[in-house]
Amino acid sequence: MDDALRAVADPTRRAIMELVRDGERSAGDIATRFPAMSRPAVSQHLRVLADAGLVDVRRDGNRRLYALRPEGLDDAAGFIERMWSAQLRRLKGVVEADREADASPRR
Amino acid sequence: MDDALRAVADPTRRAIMELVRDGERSAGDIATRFPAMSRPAVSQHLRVLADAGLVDVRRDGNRRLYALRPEGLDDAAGFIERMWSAQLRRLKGVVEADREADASPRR
DNA sequence: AGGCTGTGTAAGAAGTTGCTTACACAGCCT
DNA sequence: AGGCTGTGTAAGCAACTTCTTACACAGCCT
Repeated sequence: MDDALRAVADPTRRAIMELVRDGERSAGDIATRFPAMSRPAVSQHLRVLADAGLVDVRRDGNRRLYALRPEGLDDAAGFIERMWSAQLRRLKGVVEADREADASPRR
Repeated sequence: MDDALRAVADPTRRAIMELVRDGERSAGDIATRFPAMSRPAVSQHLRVLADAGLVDVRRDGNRRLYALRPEGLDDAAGFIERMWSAQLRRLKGVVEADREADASPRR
């Protein structure tokens, strides 16, 4: 989880993920979408994403094709869900207390 | 989103979030759970979390009580969901193509 | 008032990240 | 074979993080 969350913390990397979200893209193609940044910088981001398991890489002759690998986000999603779960439990408790309050004191 | 994701990228901060997940805790109480780290370090993490909107702070006399604020994770959750959505669309396409393949060529 | 308790802030050191330029090198094409 | 194309890696630098210690200061208690 740690690697994935650290990887996703960077806005450029998130942008790359959005780019390869709906299909493979070559490294060069991706790099051209970041005209403000050098190509090696993008390449390094791609490596971080691959190491974190957030993208898949495939060699195709000369090129390397990257594609999103959303399962890499599972642990992160689990964390977020865990954070919500307690809140929901509490909310549920409030609702039930409220229901009781509605039901009983009416005498 | 950026602040929240950056904040969550740190394992100590995630641990703090888990700590305050099911109820308020004072800064000092939280700090004692990290014996390997100085109290100011924890205080700084708490500030990052508060700035990112991931925890609520409330003063109670001397102390400050922190509680989880899971809505702070909404944008992050949205991002993860967005990453999955394309994959699911694709999967859906596959399933439908498969169903057609099952239905038609049978003559 | 004066001292303790609880907590944040300041300053600075050490490590990490994110970039850049320069280089390496595999694969395609003629 | 030789050159172009596509891409990763190395080295180094500036900026940012994450600690630590030292300090500040409000609120409680006697």
